[in-house]
Amino acid sequence: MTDIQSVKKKVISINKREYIIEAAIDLFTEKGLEKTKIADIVKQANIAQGTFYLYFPSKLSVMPAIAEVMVEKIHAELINSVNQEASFTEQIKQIVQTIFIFTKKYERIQALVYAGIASTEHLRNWESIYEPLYNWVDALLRKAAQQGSIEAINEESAKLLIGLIESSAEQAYLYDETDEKMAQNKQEAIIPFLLNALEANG
Amino acid sequence: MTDIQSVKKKVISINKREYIIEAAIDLFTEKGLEKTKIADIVKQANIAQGTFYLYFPSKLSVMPAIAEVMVEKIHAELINSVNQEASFTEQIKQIVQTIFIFTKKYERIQALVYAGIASTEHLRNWESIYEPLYNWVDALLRKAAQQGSIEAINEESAKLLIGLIESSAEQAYLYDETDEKMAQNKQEAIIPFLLNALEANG
Amino acid sequence: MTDIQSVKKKVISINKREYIIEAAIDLFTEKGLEKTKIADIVKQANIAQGTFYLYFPSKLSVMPAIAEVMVEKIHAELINSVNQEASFTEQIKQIVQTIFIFTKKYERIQALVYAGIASTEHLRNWESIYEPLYNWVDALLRKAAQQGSIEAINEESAKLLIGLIESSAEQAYLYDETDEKMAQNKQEAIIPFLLNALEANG
Amino acid sequence: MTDIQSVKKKVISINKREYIIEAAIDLFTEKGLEKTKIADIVKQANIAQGTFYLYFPSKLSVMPAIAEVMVEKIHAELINSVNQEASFTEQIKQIVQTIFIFTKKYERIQALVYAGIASTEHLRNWESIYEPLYNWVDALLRKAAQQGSIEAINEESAKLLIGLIESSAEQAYLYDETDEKMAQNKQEAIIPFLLNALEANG
DNA sequence: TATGAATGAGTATTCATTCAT
DNA sequence: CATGAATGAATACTCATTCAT
Repeated sequence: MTDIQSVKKKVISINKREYIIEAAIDLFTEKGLEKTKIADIVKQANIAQGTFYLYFPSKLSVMPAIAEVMVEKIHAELINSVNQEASFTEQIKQIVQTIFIFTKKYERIQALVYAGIASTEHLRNWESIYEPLYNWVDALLRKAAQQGSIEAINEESAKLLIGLIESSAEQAYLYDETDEKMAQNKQEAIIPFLLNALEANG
Repeated sequence: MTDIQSVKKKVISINKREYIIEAAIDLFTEKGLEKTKIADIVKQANIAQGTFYLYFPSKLSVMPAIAEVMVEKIHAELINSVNQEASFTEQIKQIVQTIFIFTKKYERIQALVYAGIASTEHLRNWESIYEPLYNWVDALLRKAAQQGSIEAINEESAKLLIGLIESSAEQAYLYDETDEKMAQNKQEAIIPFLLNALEANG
Repeated sequence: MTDIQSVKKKVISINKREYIIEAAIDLFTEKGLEKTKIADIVKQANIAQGTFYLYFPSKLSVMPAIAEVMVEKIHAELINSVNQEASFTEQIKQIVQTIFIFTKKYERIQALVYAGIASTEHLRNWESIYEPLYNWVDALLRKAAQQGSIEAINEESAKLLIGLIESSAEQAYLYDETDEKMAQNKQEAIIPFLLNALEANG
Repeated sequence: MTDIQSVKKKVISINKREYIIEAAIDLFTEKGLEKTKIADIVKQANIAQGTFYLYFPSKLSVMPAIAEVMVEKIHAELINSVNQEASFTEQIKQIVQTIFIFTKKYERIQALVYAGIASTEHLRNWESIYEPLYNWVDALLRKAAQQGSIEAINEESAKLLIGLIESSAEQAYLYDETDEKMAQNKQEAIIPFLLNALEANG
């Protein structure tokens, strides 16, 4: 086999893997974990039943890949939405808004990832998947601390911040009746709560 | 049928339902959702296979009932652990500790409830299940505000508080490698974060 | 127990039995034999699950009762529709029409009775159920033979006549696409076929 | 995949489907519809449990396929038993006898086909299944009419003829006590009835 | 008679996984 | 690498029947 063919094949394969992940995200979101069959996934991914097993050993083993993709997505959105030159308060607002929008868009996936985790012993490496996101927020906070915009920072701060916003967004979109005005209220309530928590200065 | 007989019957039925829920909590906790068979549940609940279906239409449909029970449990634990006479700071510590302990104890179930919820349309009334818990915290905060222990309170505060602590506890026990020292760190990190957020005084 | 009470009870019971039969006819017709559960029948009949077994030992054992009712119905319709004073040719027309209308009205029941028979060893006494109907037709034919309207009569003639008409009506309503004009054609085709078969004279 | 391979695969699949149908006919005949389990069918067909569902979605859905096969069988038997050179009267006798023998042989299946059909919406195309049989009889009648053996023919005649004989045979074997002498009587009664109906000439 | 909750044996059906092509 | 028909163990679920009230 020539190198070019080899490369082409590799490319094709990567696509298949991605198709599977995308299909799984769609279907898990739509029908839930339990009710999504491998048969559904391969159908949606437009591949053969057996091909699935060339990429993943089981249905749940797709979960870490999904988690990775989700974190990448939100990370990218944050990088894109948060203005590094803006004031810290402004940045927090942007983060909150971005996470709310994201949570709304991918509604159930978040909880589904929990589900996947709960159903398997597979992954405790969850935190390592979240790592880049935490690092990004951590850097943001450290910079703000250096500039005197906030006081108290430690290695948990970033995680608390993310956790707080996500949990509020989930309440807004997953469980409540979710009228948009209420979601807005929740967003607005978080900001001062967070700024206080971080002892932000004007 | 006499009234007494009628009452007795009703009682028996309620018991059966509760037996099922308790059995499901036990088994889901122990073996996970997937590996728990209806056969296991009815055996543990000491009822016939068919009887299960008189109370629940499927395995997943037990989830909302479990969620309710879980909230009742944590509510009870909080009432039991939080000293109404203690200082606000002390109370927050007690709340955090209680939630961490609870999350550790019911590790798996917690995430399974998410799973169950996420896998079904069963409940958007999740918030109504959480209601009593929120109300309890809300009352606590209002009292503290009246006494001048904290400043900023609104109707979201209780939810943010619970959400923050739960999300941190979940990170500690569901995703991380979970050595107990790290969990301790997380608990300690939350306290000042929270107290600041609420603008607690001294 | 007084006589009056006894009578009243008896009346009530007869009603229940009839409710069951009527419910079974409805449901068998609507959903088929296999898919109709005893639970469905008792629900439709507005009686308790256990009560069914006071009247019938099994689902299929309702079949003979249904058959009986159906034969009574068609018998009554024939008595009502056939003019004893009319010419024989006219009478045949009336019989054919009545059976077609009846088959249309009770569409699938006919075939369902077959089904019931096929699924059980219960009843070979089918013929005895049909007996009054056959006798009625037989008498009609004998009278016509006496009057010289037809020639050949034997003890099978009535059965052949009924069987022929029913089979044609079933073709019309059970299996074909069943436009009414075609059904009309079938009816018209039978008359001369039958009259010839019986060697009817003008 | 080469053409030959493709063909082979197709052949294998068709065989499996046919094995299922044959097994179902055998078992339904032997044990009845209710008592025949899918497990029995797959065992007899020598395939795996799951394979059944690749070809049929349920037990009842085999019925139309069985009906088709049954019509093919009776058609084949008629072609085989009726002497094209014999007199029309002789041919009618052969037809009657063949149908009686066939009905006796497949006693149960006959009614089961009704049952299957009646229990489902599967086929209104029953007539199209019967089509080849009707055509064959129709051709026979037309030839007889051309030769002057009978008078009245129209497009319903074949259906009436088949319906009449079948209904009589069913009476003989499905419902009556079925002693063979009585069955013989019924056969003999049909012949002149039919010949008259068709205005057969000596 | 009438009830209807409880039963649990019995079975249809599912679906992850394999493997010959 | 890719396929998808075939597999069959595993299980959810059904439903006729019972029986204490």
